[in-house]
Amino acid sequence: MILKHSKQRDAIKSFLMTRKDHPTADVVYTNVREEFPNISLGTVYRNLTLLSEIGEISRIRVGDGIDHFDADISLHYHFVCTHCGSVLDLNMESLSHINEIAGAGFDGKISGHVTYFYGTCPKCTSQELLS
Amino acid sequence: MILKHSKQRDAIKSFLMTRKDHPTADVVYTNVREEFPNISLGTVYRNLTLLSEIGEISRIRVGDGIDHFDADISLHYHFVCTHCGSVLDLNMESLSHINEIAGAGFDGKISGHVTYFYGTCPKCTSQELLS
DNA sequence: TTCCTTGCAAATCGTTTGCATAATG
DNA sequence: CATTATGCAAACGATTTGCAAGGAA
Repeated sequence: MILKHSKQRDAIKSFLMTRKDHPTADVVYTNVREEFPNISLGTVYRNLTLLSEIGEISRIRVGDGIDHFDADISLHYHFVCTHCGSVLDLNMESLSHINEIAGAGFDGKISGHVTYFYGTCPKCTSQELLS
Repeated sequence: MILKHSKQRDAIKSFLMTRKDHPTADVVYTNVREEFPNISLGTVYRNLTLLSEIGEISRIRVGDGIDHFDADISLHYHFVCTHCGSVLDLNMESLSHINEIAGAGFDGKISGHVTYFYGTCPKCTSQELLS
């Protein structure tokens, strides 16, 4: 499968790069439609899937049943606010040591882990103080 | 909301307790139907949701888009085989220290984390050696 | 001209829900 | 009797897919 250039795909990737809040496919669709009014949701999904398969973006699953996408493919962890649902980046060291912890008593091969944290985000925390 | 006893709910919980492989709702449905041929998928879902809300079972999400259920509610981690898709328990220490690592440079409140590991399970690992 | 990509709509799949009826306390 | 639980089927929401037409190499 040889990739051909597509303006829609470029627009999707470009939009994603302007955002650091991990938009869903639907949010991508709504925004890219400003530039390409005829783009279809199917095209958005196809390209988000393709881009994540070739490693240009990453697909994030944080347990809300909706996939989020991130143009930042550097290794980092995410935080999900249980109040407002927002997904934030965490600036923290790698946790690769937990792979060894998990592998210690395990006969198979551990090649990685998926981790995200949850709690109250800074914005919601400050609003709690007021009430 | 006061709970009333139900034979279907008992059967669902009992079935789940006999299994350590984290069945999906559909697997629960198929199996409980042997005892209750008229039980509906809706009832299975309603009870799995209810039981997990009252903390009698836990709902596991491991990124395959299908919910798995576990009657073992003790704190433990899961492993997902990227070859055969099976979900296994890991016998390992708690990773609660990673909450502090994550919270160090973060202004909100971290109340917990979700972690699962992936790789090749013991069964698939031994099959690899043969090929 | 080859064949990848698109737009559109229909289909899929896991899960939830409305409703009338049955079972529980 | 009051209320929760059930079975059934329809509805749902996110995502995928078939197909004919369009666009890139």
